[in-house]
Amino acid sequence: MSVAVNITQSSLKHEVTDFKRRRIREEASHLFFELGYEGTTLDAIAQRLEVTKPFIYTHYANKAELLYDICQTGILQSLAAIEQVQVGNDDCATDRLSRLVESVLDIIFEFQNFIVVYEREEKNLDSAQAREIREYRSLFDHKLAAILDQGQSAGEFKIVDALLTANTIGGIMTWVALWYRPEGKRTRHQIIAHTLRMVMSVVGVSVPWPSDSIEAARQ
Amino acid sequence: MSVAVNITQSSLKHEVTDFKRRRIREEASHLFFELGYEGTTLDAIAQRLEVTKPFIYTHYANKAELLYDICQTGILQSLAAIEQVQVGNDDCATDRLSRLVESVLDIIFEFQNFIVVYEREEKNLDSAQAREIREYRSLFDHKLAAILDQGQSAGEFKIVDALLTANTIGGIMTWVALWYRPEGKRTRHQIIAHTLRMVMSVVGVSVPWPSDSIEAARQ
DNA sequence: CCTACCGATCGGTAGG
DNA sequence: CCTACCGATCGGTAGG
Repeated sequence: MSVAVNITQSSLKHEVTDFKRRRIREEASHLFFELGYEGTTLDAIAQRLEVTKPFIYTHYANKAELLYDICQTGILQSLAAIEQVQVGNDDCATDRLSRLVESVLDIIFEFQNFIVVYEREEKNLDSAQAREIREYRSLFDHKLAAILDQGQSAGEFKIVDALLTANTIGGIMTWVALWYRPEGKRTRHQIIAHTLRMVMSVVGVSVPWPSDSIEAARQ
Repeated sequence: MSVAVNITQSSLKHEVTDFKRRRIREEASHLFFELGYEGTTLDAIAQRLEVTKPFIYTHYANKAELLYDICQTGILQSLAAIEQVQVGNDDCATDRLSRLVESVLDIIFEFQNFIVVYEREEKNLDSAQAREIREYRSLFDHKLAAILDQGQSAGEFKIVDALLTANTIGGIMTWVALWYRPEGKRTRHQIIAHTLRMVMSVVGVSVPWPSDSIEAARQ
């Protein structure tokens, strides 16, 4: 579907390059997650890909740029999610917020390695790149605060400080990335339902018990 | 007041040794916080203390033990705080919880470096020490969940899952350590008041606006 | 408690 | 002549 419909020039070559970068980033994120950024050698990343180290240097200028690519992932996905949530003009802030929480938790489960590596290794980014990512995070908080303000104006939410509350909601969701283990006692569904309840409670919305009803109401 | 009243043998020598360890730990936590564990050399720590590297080795067996000492600090302080909160037998769960939040936030502001270093560098601990600290954290969550259960039974709180809610409360508080900067726009007082409000809301207690009244009610 | 020094390993790059 | 890649090795520095 894509070789014929190539918008960019040299499409196949570009796709292959993108694919290679994605694979490098993927394996690097696993090793950075397990061993840390400084504890992971480029040779180790190369070994897992069954290539040589100079191959990595043809796709990334250096180790720090690889880290930057990894650290961007979570916040870029989350910004896309919050923009997706805004499109429905006819629904209420409560629905938007609950859709956002579910989307972000999906991102957290899928890109957990990337998010945790960012939280741990931000100090290894060069300062300009670290600042850029921090600005994206601030942008996310402000967009979320705007949703909270909408809900406040509509009488759906009870909020004292929208920006600090947005920050806390981000923290509640990010916290899941920091402790979740697939082999743990809680299922993803349970964690999503619990997180939804926690987020709703900090904006003053009481979720009926059990929380499944909010999902039923949404769909 | 302490040389005469020495419970342990060779008190002064022991106190001096403790002081030296505390100073090493203090400077190390700053460097680990700024540069990361692997990015910090023992020579750099020694230089800030105006001693030589082998001096550090007379107080810590190796770099990992120094990290272990740092990583223990936050959770040991928090466990002490939660036990302190339990002593008043005559007060309600709401009071206990709000006292706990204020105590833990004091700890977070005082020992921010230690807590952040733990969150980032846990993977550099040897597995037995990492497990020990994780068990302390689990103990904290269970003690907090017990307070939540008390409040639930007394009709003060509305909670679905006490242990997951305790986990979230820990996350809300720890999140402060991960983003707070002294030069930031928010004062510590504002952050404490906001966090108190967030924590109370997840247990189903609505804090009147403004939140100062809960502090007035307590004292 | 210091001076002096080791065994090992890192990120990044040369020539072909 | 290029892009993509490999075998080998560099200078510099880490923990101990």
